[in-house]
Amino acid sequence: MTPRSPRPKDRGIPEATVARLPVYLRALQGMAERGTLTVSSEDLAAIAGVNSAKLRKDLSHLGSYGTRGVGYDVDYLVYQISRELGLTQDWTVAIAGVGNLGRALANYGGFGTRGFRIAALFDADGRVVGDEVAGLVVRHIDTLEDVVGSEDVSIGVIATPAVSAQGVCDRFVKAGVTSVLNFAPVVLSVPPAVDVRKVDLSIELQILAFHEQRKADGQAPPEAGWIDATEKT
Amino acid sequence: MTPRSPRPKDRGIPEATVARLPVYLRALQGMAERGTLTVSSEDLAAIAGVNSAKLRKDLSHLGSYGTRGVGYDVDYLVYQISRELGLTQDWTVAIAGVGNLGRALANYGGFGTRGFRIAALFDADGRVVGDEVAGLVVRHIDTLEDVVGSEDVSIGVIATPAVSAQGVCDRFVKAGVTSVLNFAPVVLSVPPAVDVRKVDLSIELQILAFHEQRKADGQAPPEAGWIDATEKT
DNA sequence: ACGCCCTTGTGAAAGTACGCACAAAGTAGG
DNA sequence: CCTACTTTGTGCGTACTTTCACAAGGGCGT
Repeated sequence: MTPRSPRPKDRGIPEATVARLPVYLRALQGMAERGTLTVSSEDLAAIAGVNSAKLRKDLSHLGSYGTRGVGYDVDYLVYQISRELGLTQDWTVAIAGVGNLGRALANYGGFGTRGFRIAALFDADGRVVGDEVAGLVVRHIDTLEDVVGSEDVSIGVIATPAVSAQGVCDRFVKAGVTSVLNFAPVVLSVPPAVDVRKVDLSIELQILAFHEQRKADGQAPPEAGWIDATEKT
Repeated sequence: MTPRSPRPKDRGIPEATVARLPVYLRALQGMAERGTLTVSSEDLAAIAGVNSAKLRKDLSHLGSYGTRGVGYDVDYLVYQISRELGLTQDWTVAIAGVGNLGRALANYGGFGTRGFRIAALFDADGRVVGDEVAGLVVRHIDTLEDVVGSEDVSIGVIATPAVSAQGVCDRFVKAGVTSVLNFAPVVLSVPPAVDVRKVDLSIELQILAFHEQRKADGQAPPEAGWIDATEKT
């Protein structure tokens, strides 16, 4: 029995699957723009750079949206994935730290093909406060609590130097932010109810260096062929 | 028996471990600077935000560098991890695309606490070519092959618009680059001998949105406590 | 209507990763 | 030297992930 939740839906999409849905979504949106109506798991998997069985299993977690013998309806699948990812509603984002990186993020057009609205930019440096970046006036970090509260920000992006990151994070969390995207090279501590994702340039480089060294050591002759980058993430 | 490779070492470090080593390394370097001589797996794990058993198992893949009853020698461990990650030698990096992001990357000081040297910046836009960014003169993308060859670049960073990414990647690869760090929102195709890692802002945001929606739906009361962010990567 | 062919959805197997719990090994104090 | 205490290194059970392989389902031509 174990009556678990109000909804009958299982609601147990594996994390690994969630991480791939955005990739599928992007591929599908590209196809939709080019006027493609349906796509097979084989073709979509090739574009997304994954195994087709994995793709089918991933999609099966959302429901049975394919048609045997035909494939998947592109538009319908775009809608279903968007809905599952929560992109049918808008999320409000605030960015703390308007250095080179913060600027790059603010100007990142579309910001994930809609679904995300940048509500505010914060910085602690008085020389930057008041500047206009990406159509927004940079505010002082001390106004963070006010703005996050009034704008109902749910996602905080941390693009500050490492030393300030935890402090800014704490303020975000206290102000009500429940998801944090961290670009600073530090491990953040947050309450369990808050999600943190980390993007760290130097970690990525170091992982590449590891494999690079491997290749240099006992240079195993690479098997021939040219495969889709199964970008190890 | 199975005499496999020249070196007796097993040389089979799990990918998940490799991805965490840089985190440990950073924590250890911080401790070293602060003068800490030894550290227990418990303490280091807390700082790195992981389970201590996992930390010990990770480190055990490099060898037995701890002392029971005492812990790990900080300096020694820094050295061992650095060596394993291939940071005892310098890797040469080239960045393609000098927009906001490329600039941010070029100026990212230390570039992973040494070990990486930026040899060149490339851009296709004539208005940017010739500018000085982070102490380097931006070169035209058409000189990519020459520079990559003469400077012996092994890691290529792609910070171009999505449409140019695959083309630039192909040129990098043809010129001899064997690792690629891709910031463009596309899946790159490369030969099997080339490693690709992807950093994708909108994917990260979409994953956060998914969890955000979860929380909003059936708002499961979060259990109390304040834990270290086990930053899901 | 029928049967062929194509593609999905999924059971089961294989491969990874995680974390507990404890024996082994070392330190320190008497 | 012996005992008490600390911390590593790892065996083992569990959970998650990936991949294979194929039965079931659905369209399309005749």
